Amino acid sequence: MSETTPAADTPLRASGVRTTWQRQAILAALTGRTHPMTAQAVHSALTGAGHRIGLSTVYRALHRLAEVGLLHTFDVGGERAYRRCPDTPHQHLLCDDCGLVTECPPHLVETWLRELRAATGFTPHADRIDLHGHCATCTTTPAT
Amino acid sequence: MSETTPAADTPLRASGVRTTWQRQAILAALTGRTHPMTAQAVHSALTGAGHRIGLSTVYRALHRLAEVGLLHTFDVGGERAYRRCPDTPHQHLLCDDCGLVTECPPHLVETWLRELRAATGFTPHADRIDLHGHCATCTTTPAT
DNA sequence: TTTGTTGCAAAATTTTTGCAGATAT
DNA sequence: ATATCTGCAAAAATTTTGCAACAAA
Repeated sequence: MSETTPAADTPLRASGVRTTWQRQAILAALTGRTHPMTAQAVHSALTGAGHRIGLSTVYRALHRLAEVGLLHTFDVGGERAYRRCPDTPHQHLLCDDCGLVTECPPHLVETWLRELRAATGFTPHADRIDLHGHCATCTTTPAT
Repeated sequence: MSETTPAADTPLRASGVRTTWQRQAILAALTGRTHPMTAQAVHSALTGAGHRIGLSTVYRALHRLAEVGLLHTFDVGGERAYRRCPDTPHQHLLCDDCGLVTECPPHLVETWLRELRAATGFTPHADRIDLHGHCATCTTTPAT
């Protein structure tokens, strides 16, 4: 099984949490996905795929994985949703139409954040910046 | 009672919702406050102040007031919180330490948003931008 | 071994909903 | 007069927790 998901194991070990198939499965389900998923969504995705996993395990695992920085959390319609994000600092561009989350190239932001800090005294987490709007697709294609 | 909260009536009428003392009280409780409040917090604030109001009324009113643009919603530790924001477009600076929400002067952002749009195709809602970080106070004063 | 995790079911929270009566326009 | 809103209580939905068995280190 080390051939099929070679990458899902490494980040777990590197983060100092125990490697369980449940966490690997959760991470795998989230990896490569652009839209964040709620705990319930992850759970049904896994059980639907034939995995036997408890709902509370999903809740706890997501919580833990977010804690160690492997996942980022989002507010999607009042529910907490999770997404596997790049390990480098970045900004989130949230599409309010389709829920797509993309990243903003950091170099575009750095200068601005410096100005912002100088002007307001507010120290931004370069990593926790969420911009709501409409993604390129939804901007050109009038949404449903 | 019409003397004490003269301003809370106007925005309600202007927004096309019915003016009830409950909504006025909710709006008044939120007005001038920098930290967003959850439905439960608003409810206890009101009942604590001697008002008799149902919890579901608070939920429904907050929902409605946010719908018509009188309130903005935030995700505070997984719960939905509301805040009375300026009626002009602005950005939110969220302090992860103390929960303070301040606004970012729009002129600081406009140029950057234009660049961002050109570079990514993403059209930001100038009004729905949340920057997490630490406010000026918490930056200088090491938080608890 | 020893410590961290899982699963299940129960509990705690938060939020929504039905409906009769009250209220704003 | 009439469409909207409130209050109450019940229901729904989401998330957390206790604890014994289990698995990773």
